[in-house]
Amino acid sequence: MNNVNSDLKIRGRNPRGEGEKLRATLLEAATELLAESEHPERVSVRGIARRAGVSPTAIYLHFESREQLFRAVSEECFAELGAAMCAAGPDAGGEPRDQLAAMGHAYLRFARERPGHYAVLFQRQITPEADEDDDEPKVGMDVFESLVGVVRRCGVPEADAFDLGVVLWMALHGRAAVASAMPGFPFPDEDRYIELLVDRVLA
Amino acid sequence: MNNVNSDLKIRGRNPRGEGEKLRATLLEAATELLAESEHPERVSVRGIARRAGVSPTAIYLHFESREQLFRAVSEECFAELGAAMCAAGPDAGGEPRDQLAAMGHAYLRFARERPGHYAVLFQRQITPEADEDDDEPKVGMDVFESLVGVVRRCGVPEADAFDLGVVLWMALHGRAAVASAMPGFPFPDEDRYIELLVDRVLA
DNA sequence: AATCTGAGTTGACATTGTTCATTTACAGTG
DNA sequence: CACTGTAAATGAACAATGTCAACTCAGATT
Repeated sequence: MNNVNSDLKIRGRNPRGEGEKLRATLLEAATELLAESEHPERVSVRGIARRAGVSPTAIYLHFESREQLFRAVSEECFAELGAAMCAAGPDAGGEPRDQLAAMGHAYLRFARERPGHYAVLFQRQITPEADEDDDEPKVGMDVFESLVGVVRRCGVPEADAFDLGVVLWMALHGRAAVASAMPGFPFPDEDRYIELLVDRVLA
Repeated sequence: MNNVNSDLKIRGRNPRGEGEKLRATLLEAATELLAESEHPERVSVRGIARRAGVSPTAIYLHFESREQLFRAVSEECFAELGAAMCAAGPDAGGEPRDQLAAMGHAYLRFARERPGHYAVLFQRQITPEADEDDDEPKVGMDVFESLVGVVRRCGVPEADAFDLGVVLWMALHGRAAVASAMPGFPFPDEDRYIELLVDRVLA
């Protein structure tokens, strides 16, 4: 069932000044492997290097550690998830309530169709440090903001919008995570789940 | 910060017929280490053996693999979580609505105070196989049942009780998981979160 | 031509999960 | 008591992992 060893790309050294290209190549390789394995902890530094056609240690020219490499992948994935959700919701127009449901579906679909990517999003200590540097918009925060925006447009009291956004998000994440950890759990249908969730949360 | 090597218990071989005792000792050692590290993936078979005062291979007399050992720990933890929730909720009496809130708090407290144990609960593929053997009550299912029971007693339509129980549980798990993965996230206060959650979910 | 430096590699180390062959020590029999 | 079957556990070894320090190698700069 495992790849035998066909996963190495022939690649020469990058010309001067373009060393950063390897960084992108590595991210791509890591992303591919995560997409294939759905078990992030089983994706190895050496496997990524092999896939990228480069020696394992080359990774350490661009990332401090395996963990930081995964963090970088996770940021990319978060951006993608956000894009998918925004495309389904705010950017698609329609009733705010329907936008909310569509965003929920997009979220669960992402988690279902790309479990490896989704899992990497919520490994421990994802937040870079969560300290004072407020300048960087904290990847993933903006898509959350936009969710809260839609909640707001649904007409909930201003004071509750943020907190209800959190509840919504957490209920989505909870379902996605448990669905992947306990495949046998008798979840209600995805449509039903989201309908119920949106209905209840929006008073 | 790491233990130097003071973690080995002197222990002689078990008398005949009582070999099963090591199984318990191993579970205990694993549980302790998980409690200390809060990163399940960094708790090693060899570390557990060292803590139990036994050779690494002895583990394989009682568990098929590291994964199965962890699964066993996870089942114990699930039972404890269930006990904590039931003690706070149904067994404590009072208004069903308050019971629900108390169960929620118990859940979040467990996750907060014992992150290592909580994390091991929701690693991938926890469910033994999720196949036809319906006889075993699927650890963790019973505590979920009791949550649904309380929801039912809150007077929600019979047809919705189960599904709303799921929503509640998922919102709890979502918050617990994200709180641990993204310590910086600006969650609403725990009381506020649960109050909001219970209020909304119970129509 | 000599040097510097960016881009990568080699080889090694300490750990890890796991297997197989082996040893130890207890309990019952002769 | 000595003997033996076997439960309980060990030790050596394997392949794989993350990471580090020292090295190569080619293109740019002087």
